[in-house]
Amino acid sequence: MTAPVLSEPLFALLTEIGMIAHLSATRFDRAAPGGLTSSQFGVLNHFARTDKPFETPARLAAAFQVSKSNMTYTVQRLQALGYVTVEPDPDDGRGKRVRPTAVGLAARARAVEHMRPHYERLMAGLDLGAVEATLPAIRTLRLALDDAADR
Amino acid sequence: MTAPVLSEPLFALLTEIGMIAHLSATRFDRAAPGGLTSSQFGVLNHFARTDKPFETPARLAAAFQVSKSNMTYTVQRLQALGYVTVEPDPDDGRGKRVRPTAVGLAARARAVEHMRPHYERLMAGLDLGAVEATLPAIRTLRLALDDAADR
DNA sequence: GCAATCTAGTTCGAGTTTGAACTAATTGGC
DNA sequence: GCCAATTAGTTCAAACTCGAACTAGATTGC
Repeated sequence: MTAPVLSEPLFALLTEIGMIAHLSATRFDRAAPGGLTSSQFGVLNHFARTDKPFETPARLAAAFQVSKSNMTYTVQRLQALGYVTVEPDPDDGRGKRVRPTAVGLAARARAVEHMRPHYERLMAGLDLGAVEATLPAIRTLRLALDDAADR
Repeated sequence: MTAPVLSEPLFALLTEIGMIAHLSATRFDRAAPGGLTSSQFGVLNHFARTDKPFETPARLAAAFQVSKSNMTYTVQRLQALGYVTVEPDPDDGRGKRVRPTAVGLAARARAVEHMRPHYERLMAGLDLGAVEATLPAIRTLRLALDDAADR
């Protein structure tokens, strides 16, 4: 019988994607040195990639598509670790400014180095060209989801 | 300045994938009717697709790449909802057999119908061919992760 | 046939994430 | 100017997930 199905390829893709995200997040969290979770790494990595001096929690939440309460939690943990500083935004009494510390960026760099062999082992069994080729379509899918129903 | 990075395309892909999984899971959980989470749906859907009469929790955990304790929890919730039955495995005193109920399969069908418009809206902005084209590479990536470090 | 090892499933504690409700500050319309 | 509506951030309880430790049953090697 194999009951009614949602658009097969899309559904299959989302299923695979769910597993990959789950696997890679748990692998990261397990392998990460000195307690840096994938969420925390994400924030530090954002600063390292963009070279922006600071971000507001709201912008970070939007960038990572997580809830504000989640970002409050993540920022608090990063702050407790000494990996970011948090100051009030001088231009907006409601806002805050999250700024990475040198220690935080160093922790991120360590995490990158720590992850490198895992990534390389992963890449070894993979066709880099094929991975790259999927990127545009995957990005399109993400963007479609982004505004499929605003949070 | 844009510190050392892990294999860029793979990392970028995993980042996108993380967001997509997150978005589609939260969208599902929010839109799902009568409390059926994405994990619970996954299990019921597995039965609907495969037509297997039963599965053991261990096989389900392996199929979805989640921990055994997670599957214990999910199965218990499904059981509480009356969507599956659980019996001891007559062939193996340690094992159990999880079996979907008619009510459970009906709930899955309702969830599918409930999701359909969302999927269709999503598909509207997407190139189906491009989505399909990514599937093999994504599957390869998932398989590579599967045995990158056994759980 | 028995001891060592392995496998299935549960329980537990801790961590992460969400949405809802809230406070405080800003912005827009008139 | 001022009131309504929006936005930034926090707090809270509830849900989900993990890994570690455990029990109980099965398998393997000798």
